[in-house]
Amino acid sequence: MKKLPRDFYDRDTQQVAKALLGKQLVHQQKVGRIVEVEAYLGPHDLAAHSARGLTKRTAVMFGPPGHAYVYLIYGMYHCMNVVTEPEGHASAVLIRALEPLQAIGQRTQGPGLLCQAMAISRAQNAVDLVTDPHFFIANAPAVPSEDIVAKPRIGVDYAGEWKDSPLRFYIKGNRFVSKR
DNA sequence: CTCCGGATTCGT
DNA sequence: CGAATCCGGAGT
Repeated sequence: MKKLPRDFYDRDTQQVAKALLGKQLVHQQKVGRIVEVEAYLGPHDLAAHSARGLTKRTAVMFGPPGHAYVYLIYGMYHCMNVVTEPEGHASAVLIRALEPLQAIGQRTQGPGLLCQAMAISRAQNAVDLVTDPHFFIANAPAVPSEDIVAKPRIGVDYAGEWKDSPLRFYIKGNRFVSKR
């Protein structure tokens, strides 16, 4: 099982988002195949947390690529992202759903549920996925572009002209994708 | 310090 | 459709 290198994350966020489909998210002994993601492009993207500028919470997004950005949402769930593009770009990819592969005993469709199933919380915020021994993303065959569907992101109606941008990507026909 | 609302999920 | 539940960010 080979970890994705820094270079993988250090490029255009939409490219990283699509390339992450099919890869394996690993935390401790748990493994899940990434089947759904969303791209958050940077401060100009009104759906992105970094659109509010550099704050204590969003500092990770402004940092180097390959780090995890984990935050608490609605007081009860966590969402996990991977930081992309060179330091200073403040972009990231949200992991939205996994296909359970190993040691996962709970549902993994939806960003909150997958963090619960993978035991990911704010304790993992800012962890470097390129160097951490227990929390990383492992390489796996790429999903062919004809099997990738692009749709508007979920739950970002507040994002004005950005709310309908097709920045959600998932594997066509995969039963673990969070919504239809 | 107070107030508001959220990259969700579940139950009614 | 509304509740649950709590922290970050903005405003006083």
